[in-house]
Amino acid sequence: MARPQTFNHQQVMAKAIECFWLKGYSETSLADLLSAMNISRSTFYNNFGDKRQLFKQCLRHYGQQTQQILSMTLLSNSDSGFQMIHRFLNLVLLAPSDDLSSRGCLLVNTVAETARVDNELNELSVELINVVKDGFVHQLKHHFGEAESIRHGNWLFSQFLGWRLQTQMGIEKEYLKQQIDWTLLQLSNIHNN
Amino acid sequence: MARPQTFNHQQVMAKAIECFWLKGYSETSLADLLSAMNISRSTFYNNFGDKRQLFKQCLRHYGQQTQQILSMTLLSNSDSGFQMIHRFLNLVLLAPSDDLSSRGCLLVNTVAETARVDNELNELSVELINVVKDGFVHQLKHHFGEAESIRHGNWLFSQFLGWRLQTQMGIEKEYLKQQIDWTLLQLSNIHNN
DNA sequence: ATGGTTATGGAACGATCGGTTCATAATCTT
DNA sequence: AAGATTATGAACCGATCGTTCCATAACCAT
Repeated sequence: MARPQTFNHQQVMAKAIECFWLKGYSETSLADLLSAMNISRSTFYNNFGDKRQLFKQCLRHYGQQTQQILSMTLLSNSDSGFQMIHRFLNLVLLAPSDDLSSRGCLLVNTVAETARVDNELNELSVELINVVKDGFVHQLKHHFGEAESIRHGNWLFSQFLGWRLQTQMGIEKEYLKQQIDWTLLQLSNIHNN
Repeated sequence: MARPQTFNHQQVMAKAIECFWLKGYSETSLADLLSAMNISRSTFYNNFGDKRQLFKQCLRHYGQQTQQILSMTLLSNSDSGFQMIHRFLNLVLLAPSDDLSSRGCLLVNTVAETARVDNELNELSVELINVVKDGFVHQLKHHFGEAESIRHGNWLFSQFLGWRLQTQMGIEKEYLKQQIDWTLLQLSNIHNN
């Protein structure tokens, strides 16, 4: 019947995510997106609505990827909750290259960018990043009761947000590693007393 | 000789700080600034250079205020370093009204906003917020050696950044208080073992 | 070959942005 | 009253923003 799409929707959206990830929502111009996605202005609006709709799609897609990483590292085997959390933190904070980890987390960045400025995008990004917090809480239930897991999970999540900011401030990887190890050591010490 | 200035430079700049604090640098328009500062366009450019120069002035002024709070709470008397840090955290994170603390910290907000987008403003805000980190390290020297103070100070600073973000995500004050208390408890436990 | 669908490039839109210029009025000192 | 400095408002600038529209070309199935 018709001429088929010549671009890969997934690949093109991955390029868009990279844009938003690098420069944030409002600082990313349409020109930035078009050149990165390598499509024409018309094609953009025909297939992705507009900039705002595309961004929300990107946030959700990125959130799903985060969800998958969580599932992989947190729910895969019979390690202790501490070990699983430790693996997750190493994977997302230490494993990426310096260049990549300096971007931080798209969701955390968006939470900071949209606070008090864009309610809709802020609520969406907060909702999506909270799966990480819930993941922490869930894993800590291997070691603590319900109430304590929530308390310590929230605490760990605060620390996680701080690390996300620190990676953008050029903290040494070695320091970051020490902090992660020490934080989990504190939690396991509490558990053993 | 001449007509005197009808506005108070300090007061007007305080209004500007409030603008930038609420909406960030790039989302604050000149129209926002003018209406908040209650001066004309011409007066603005005659007295404050331009938007960017004004913002840098605001950052430095805000940084000085932070410095003063640090001096007051950290260097005032003969309490332990833990107590002084505890007082500082309570003052800047818990004491302000919900409306005010939801703004977070102008410097932390700016660090997040300008990362990978505006080197100059990012370096300036990083430099200014680091006085808090240095304050932590300095106080911990009451309890630890040089190397350990740096390690634990950096760790506490990461946590501090996370709390700053959390206050913008609507964390309950009660949870935040628990986290602060527990964090300092961990540090003092290390010290006692 | 025809018709339906998609991609493309370019022109143009209205709005907003930060910044400049200028003529005018207000307020001071001497 | 004269001169100096400051405040004001309005007009205007060039640039950029996201968005819409349109005519044209490419590609597919029947």
